[in-house]
Amino acid sequence: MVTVKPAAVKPTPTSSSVEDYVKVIYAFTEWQDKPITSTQLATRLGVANSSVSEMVRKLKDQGLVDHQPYSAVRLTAEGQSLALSMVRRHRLLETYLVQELGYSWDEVHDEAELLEHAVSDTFIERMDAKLGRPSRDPHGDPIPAADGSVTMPAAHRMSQLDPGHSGRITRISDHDPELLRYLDQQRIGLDAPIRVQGRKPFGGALVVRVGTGPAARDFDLTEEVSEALWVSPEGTHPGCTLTRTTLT
Amino acid sequence: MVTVKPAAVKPTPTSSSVEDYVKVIYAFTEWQDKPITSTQLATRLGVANSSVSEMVRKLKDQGLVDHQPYSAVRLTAEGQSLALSMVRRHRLLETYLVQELGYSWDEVHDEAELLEHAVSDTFIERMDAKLGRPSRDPHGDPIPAADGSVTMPAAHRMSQLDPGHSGRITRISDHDPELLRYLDQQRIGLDAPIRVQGRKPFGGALVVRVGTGPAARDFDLTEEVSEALWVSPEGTHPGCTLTRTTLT
DNA sequence: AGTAGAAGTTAGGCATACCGAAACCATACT
DNA sequence: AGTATGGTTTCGGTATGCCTAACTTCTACT
Repeated sequence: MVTVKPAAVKPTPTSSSVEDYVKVIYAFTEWQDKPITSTQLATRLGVANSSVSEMVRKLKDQGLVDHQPYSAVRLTAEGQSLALSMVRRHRLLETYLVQELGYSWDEVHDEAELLEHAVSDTFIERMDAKLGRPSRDPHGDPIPAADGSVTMPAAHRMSQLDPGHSGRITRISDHDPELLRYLDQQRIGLDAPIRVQGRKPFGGALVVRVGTGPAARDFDLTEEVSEALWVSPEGTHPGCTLTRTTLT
Repeated sequence: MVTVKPAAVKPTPTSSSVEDYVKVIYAFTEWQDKPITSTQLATRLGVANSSVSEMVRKLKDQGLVDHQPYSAVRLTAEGQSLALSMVRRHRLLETYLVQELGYSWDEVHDEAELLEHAVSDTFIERMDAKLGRPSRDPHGDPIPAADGSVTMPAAHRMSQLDPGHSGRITRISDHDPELLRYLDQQRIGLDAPIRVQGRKPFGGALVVRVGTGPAARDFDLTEEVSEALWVSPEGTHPGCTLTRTTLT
């Protein structure tokens, strides 16, 4: 009798550059499904266009992306799976730094960016266990499970909300530490109840009320700020609705 | 009035290879003061001799080592300082992994090896604080302070002890995880009281008694094991005597 | 002192990942 | 349809850090 081994889980050693490319491609698609272009990739990675062309060719050779010359870049299932594991690493690390080492949420991004390439799977697993298998990070971003499944909260960019809409802040972009410090100061945090009051004329600030009852406060938010905040309608809360699973 | 700025603390970005070379050079000298040769360096780093020649030239250009062709390699004060900061990182990480993430002492070395190049100074500082500024790691190796000062325990290799000597185990080489698991199994750990009973003839095993009173147990230790264990005479214990400070 | 073999260095190459400049393609506008 | 414009790729080149193979220097033994 012949026993068939499960297809060897090819542990292709991926360089940290490859990991970064794949992660950025994924991140671009996470909240709306448009493939990313070379130039956008180059901008986000801070490299020259030519470097992207070259690297994309390598990624394609490794089966991580689909790409036709002069068109946008898309992750394959394999690429998606690698990306999800990097996102998982990043977000678990951010959560860990905040909860266990007293980092503030504006400090964690860069540190996690470096660590995610260095830690072992064992480290990730121990961290995950110690944190109690959290489902979202300090900025509200969902943490993919070890099997690659993600639960996306049903959220909309605050900047796209019509006056009258209300809900809770479920996600805050972590790309600008400045902004995070500002929000901290104003005590605008994750899960804060929020309601869009109106919009100042001529593309002006978005007026929102944070909190309820007597503790409510009104803010004029610039486009930059309201772009960075995501709101879920009351009730659907901590993260439900869409569950998307990616095969490995 | 002119204010003189302190000489800018040149934050030369050192690559992880440079860090590894410097660390290995330092480690070789830590317990006895002989400079390391190219071939020894190559062996410990797992690279070809030619790679070492090349890299040593670069290290010399950067002022991290002194080196004359065909002779041994020595750290400069600057190199020593970099090495100490890497050793500090490594040992703090090992301690952290054991105490906070439940690693066993045979698992930590490789993980720390990777992390030490990735974590920030901030991370190190937070870890150090959380651990209560420990002075030695899980294997008994002294952890250099942030200012580069190290307190070396007055210890001798067990393999070089004469029968009749007694003391406590203060350091256990962490280079062989196998060996660490063996010692764990035999419940031979850090700070265990120990006494050399004798030596089997013809370069045979070293016979030692671990523990005292009724709990004492005798072991035959091979050269390999007794080489890896360091013993301090009773009394001088956890780490005192030699304090060596290196200027930054 | 002479020389063999070990130890160390130099020379030429490879892989990764980046760059700027030049060539190329696609689209959108007249 | 014809072309300008901008996005994309290709082409040489750079820097690191590693390799093997060939060569040089040192050392220790006869």
